[in-house]
Amino acid sequence: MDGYDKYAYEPFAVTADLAVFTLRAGALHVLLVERGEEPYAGRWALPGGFVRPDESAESAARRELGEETGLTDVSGLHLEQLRTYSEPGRDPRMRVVSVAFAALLPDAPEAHGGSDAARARWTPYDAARQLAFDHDRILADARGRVGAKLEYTGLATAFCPPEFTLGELQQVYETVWGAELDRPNFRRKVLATPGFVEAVPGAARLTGGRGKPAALYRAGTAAALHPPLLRPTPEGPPA
Amino acid sequence: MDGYDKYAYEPFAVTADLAVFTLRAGALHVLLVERGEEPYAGRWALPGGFVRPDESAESAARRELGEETGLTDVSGLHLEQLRTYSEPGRDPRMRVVSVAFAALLPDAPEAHGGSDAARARWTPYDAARQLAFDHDRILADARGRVGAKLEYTGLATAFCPPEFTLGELQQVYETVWGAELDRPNFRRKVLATPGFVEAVPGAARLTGGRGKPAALYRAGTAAALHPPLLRPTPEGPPA
DNA sequence: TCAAAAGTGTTAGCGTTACACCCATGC
DNA sequence: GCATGGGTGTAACGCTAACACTTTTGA
Repeated sequence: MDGYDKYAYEPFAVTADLAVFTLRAGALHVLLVERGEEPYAGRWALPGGFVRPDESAESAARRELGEETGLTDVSGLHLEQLRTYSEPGRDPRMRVVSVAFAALLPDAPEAHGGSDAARARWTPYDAARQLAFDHDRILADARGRVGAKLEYTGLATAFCPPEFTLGELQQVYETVWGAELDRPNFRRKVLATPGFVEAVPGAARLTGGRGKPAALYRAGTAAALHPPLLRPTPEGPPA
Repeated sequence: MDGYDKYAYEPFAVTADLAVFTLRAGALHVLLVERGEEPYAGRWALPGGFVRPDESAESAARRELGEETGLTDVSGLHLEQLRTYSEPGRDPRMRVVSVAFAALLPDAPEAHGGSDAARARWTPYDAARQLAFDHDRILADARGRVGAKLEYTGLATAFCPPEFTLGELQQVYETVWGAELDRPNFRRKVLATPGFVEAVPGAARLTGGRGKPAALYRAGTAAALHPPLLRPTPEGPPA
C-alpha cells in the first residue's frame, strides 16, 4: 500500500446504489428512477449517487434514500450493505465502484424523484427488468439477501410501522417468501423467540374492517433470531 | 450520477484487504503482514493492496492472495467478499475505500512476504490484536462471517485438502466454533445433507497413525446446506 | 346470526441428542 | 491384547406442522 501515487492512475469513482423495498397491495415493490442522460437514457435504474469526499458509503446511501423517497426522516430506517460491484467496464464512462445497499420501508410514500432523477416510481419486483448498468444483478442479489435475512433476523419488522399486528408481520413473510404460513404456528414461533417483538399493553387495532381487533406489537431488540424462522421448502415442508 | 466531473474531487483509492484463515495445530490462524512504513510502521496488518485500473476487487484480492501466501495456484480457493469499509479518515494519508475479503486455506504454507510486505506470518486468531488501520474490526467481521457460514453452507470443505476424512471436516467445525461435536451425529448429518460431500470410492487414509483407516470424501456441489448444521448454543444444546 | 379475523389447544410425526456398542489398525 | 480412531444402532426428548376449535368484532 506504500509508494502509491494517488494521482498516477485514472481515478476511481465510488457510488452508493440502493435497492429500496416496500410492500404494496400484497406485492414486493422496489423504487426505480428513470435515467435522463446517456448511457442508458430512458432506462430504469436503482437510485444512487456518488459518495462525497467527506462521507462514508453508508452516509451517502442514507442521503440518497431521503432524496429519492422524499421522506424527511430516514435516520431510523434499516440500511443494509450488500456487497460492492467493481468489475471494470460496468459503467462505460469511467471506472465506477458501487457499494450496494438494501433499504426496507414500512409504507410507500409516492416517489417524487430527487435532484438527479427525472422520474421515480415504485415498481413491482417482478416487473423490474432490463435495468441500466448491472442493476438487474444488484437487485436480484438484494432480493435474495432480504429473503434470507428474514429467516434468522428480526428484519421483517423493518417493513412494518412502529406498531403492528402479528397478522401484518406474517404478511411480510408471506409476501417476501411467496409462501403461505400457518397463522397459529407463526404466532407461537414469533412470541417464543426472545427479543423479536414486544407487546404494546392494552393496544389493539381492527385490520380488515371486521373480525376481532388484533393486539399490537413493537419491534424487539434482538438482532438474531434463536431459533430461526425457517422458510418452508418449495416441495413438501419437511424436505 | 450525471454531470459529474471525475477530476473535480480528491480521488478515491480502492483497496482489497484479505482475512486469510487456516487451521494449524487445532487453532484458527490468520495471515498478517508487518508494515514497513508510516503510518502504523512496525504494526501488523491484514494483507491487501490497491485495485488496479484493469481489474475488479475480486481479481485484486486473488492476486494479493497469491503474492502473500506464495501459492502458485490460488484459482480454486474460496474467496468471499465481506463488506466495504469507507469511513473518511480510516487511512490518514488519503481517501481509501477497502473491499474486504475472507479466504480459507486447507494447509498453511509458510508465509514469505510479498513484494509490499516486510514480513508475513501466520498468527493465532486470538493473538491478532492491535492491527493497523481498522483491521481489528475487519478481522472480527471476517471471523464472524466464516463461523456463521459454516452453519448453512458447505464452506468448511474449503479448509480441507481435496480429499479429506469426516474426522478432519469435524475438526474444522470444532476449531472454528470452539465447541465439541458428537462424532456419530456429525457424520450422519453431513452424509444426510445432499451435495455436501461425496465419497471417494475405495479410498481410505490413516489419520492418527493408529485406528481404523477413514474413508475419504470430496467437497460436494451444493452451495447451501438443507438442513443447516446448527452451532450448539453456549448454554445447553436445545436452548 | 353470519362472516371475518384473532387467538388457543392438541396430536402425530420428525429430527436431534446422547450414549452404548462394534470394527479395523498399529504397537 | 490394548489403545486409538472410524463407524453403526437406538431410545428419549423436543420441536414443528397440521388442523380443530374458541373468541371478538362489524354488518
